[in-house]
Amino acid sequence: MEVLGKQKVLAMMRLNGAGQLTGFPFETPSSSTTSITTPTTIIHPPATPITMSSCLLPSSAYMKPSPPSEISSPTPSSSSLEKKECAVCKNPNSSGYHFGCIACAACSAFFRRTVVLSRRYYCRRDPIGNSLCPLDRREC
Amino acid sequence: MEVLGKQKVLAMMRLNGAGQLTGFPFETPSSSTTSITTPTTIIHPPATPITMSSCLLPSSAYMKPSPPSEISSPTPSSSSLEKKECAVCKNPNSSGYHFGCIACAACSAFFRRTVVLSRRYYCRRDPIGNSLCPLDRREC
DNA sequence: CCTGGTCATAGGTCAC
DNA sequence: GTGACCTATGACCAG
Repeated sequence: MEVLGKQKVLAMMRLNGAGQLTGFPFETPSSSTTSITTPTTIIHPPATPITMSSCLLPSSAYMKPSPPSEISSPTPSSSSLEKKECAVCKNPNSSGYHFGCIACAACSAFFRRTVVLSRRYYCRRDPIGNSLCPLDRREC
Repeated sequence: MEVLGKQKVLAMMRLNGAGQLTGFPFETPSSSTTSITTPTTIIHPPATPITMSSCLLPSSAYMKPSPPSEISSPTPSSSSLEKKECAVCKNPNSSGYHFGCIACAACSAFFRRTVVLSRRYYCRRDPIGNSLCPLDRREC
């Protein structure tokens, strides 16, 4: 399931050609709503606000509303379903808000392993990691 | 170790005369726990639960209990040992549940190579694979 | 309720 | 071809 993981990486973060994690979901605190939703004190990683919401959708869907206000979408029936769908893998059975957006347990665990633990990914055909194989949607 | 492989093939699957894999442990998705628990939308692999338990024993031994119920065998002391025994090769050192039953690492790898990768076996004296040498327990 | 740690298993890889 | 090793994954559990 390496391809899926690759797609998840691409879906959840941005990679430059060298496999370095750049422009990470270390969201700039521009958007008013969610940006820093992890109130817990994270020590080990650099104490930067970590969310996985900014890289997923441009819209404010899946964003946790600060007040539990009603959804402004014209279809409230589907909106309740949307709030249960994982923003990453579209799994209809999400397990709640994780790292700033609605996500399933699997995507949450992936995000935790990847971002919080600062994992690096590289192509196995390029073990040195010198960007011979850029990590994008193409098969290398 | 071709004979052992042959026996393993016979132990783990059913072959018709042509060497086609028939009646395979594509277990009905009865067990709730493991079978394919990836709720993410996986497209590539055929979403069929693959187990190697149904072809081994008629009894429900070695079957993963949906609840962790106690074994109904009258000898509970040996049952704990039985739960550690590979259901395929009777290796007492199994490595847990693999594809739906207790199996060792070797049988698990064999099952993976054979079933998941859809490997075909044929007698080397009949390289065309036109069922001149049926794959059964006899030596051909 | 969410975060982070832990664990069991699937699948890839490699030496023999 | 085989079996051991390794890693990614997802579920489970404690705080």
